[in-house]
Amino acid sequence: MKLAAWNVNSLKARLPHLQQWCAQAAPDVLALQELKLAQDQFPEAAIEAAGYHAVWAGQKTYNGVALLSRSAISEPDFGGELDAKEQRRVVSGTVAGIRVVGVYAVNGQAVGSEKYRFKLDWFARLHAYLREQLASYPRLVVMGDFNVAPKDIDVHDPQLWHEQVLCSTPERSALNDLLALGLHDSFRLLHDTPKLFSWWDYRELGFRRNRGLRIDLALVSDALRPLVKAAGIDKEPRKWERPSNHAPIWVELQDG
DNA sequence: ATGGTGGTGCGACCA
Repeated sequence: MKLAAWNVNSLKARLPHLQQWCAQAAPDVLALQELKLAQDQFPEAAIEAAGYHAVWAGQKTYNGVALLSRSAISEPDFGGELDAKEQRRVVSGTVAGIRVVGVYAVNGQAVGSEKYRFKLDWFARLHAYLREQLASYPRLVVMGDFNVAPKDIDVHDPQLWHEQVLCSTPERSALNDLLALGLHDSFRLLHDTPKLFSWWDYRELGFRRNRGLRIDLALVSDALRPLVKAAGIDKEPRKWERPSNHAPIWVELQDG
């Protein structure tokens, strides 16, 4: 089973890329972030035509998340407490015996800002939510845009980013608290290569200069860890015309 | 080259 996550930065703007990528990468499950469209604006027919069931939490202009799956999605959930302040950032569902949680973490703007404090608070609530989810569903994947680069190896220039937002110690601690629940960064189970990123700023020729961060992650629970057989980041769509600023990431699990 | 972006939605905010 191939599971993927992609921050599309507007589903309306990126629908052609989504269709193209699904056709060639053929993920069984795909979590989308930053839909940037209202609940009733979701392109349900196009997603269905591409061969996917979907559940989603839409929001006009900002945020918004979806979970797409080749097979049926049961027990959908939208994060409860995490939807405070009406920001739609979490979508969960069960697919073929695996619980999948798609997340779009708060960006945080700048260390010390009001949005940064909200980010840390949001991660604390995500921690509580994932603890509950794990108790009910030991076979769990949490994937999406975490807006945190776990370690310096995930940063193009650690000096430049030192204690900056997306890389600061409190943010990394919040991410480590999630991992301490019994979750594992699937990419790092298999790769220790530096300079492999999932996001590059549109500004300052970020992609061309490979000035990026690895902030999009697929975390697998203890129960699923032995089943991880491959994981990666697909940079191709970032090269297409009018791309998202994020690349899709994926993890492949053995059946069983 | 001392500048270089993009989405939403029409000015300003967000990333």
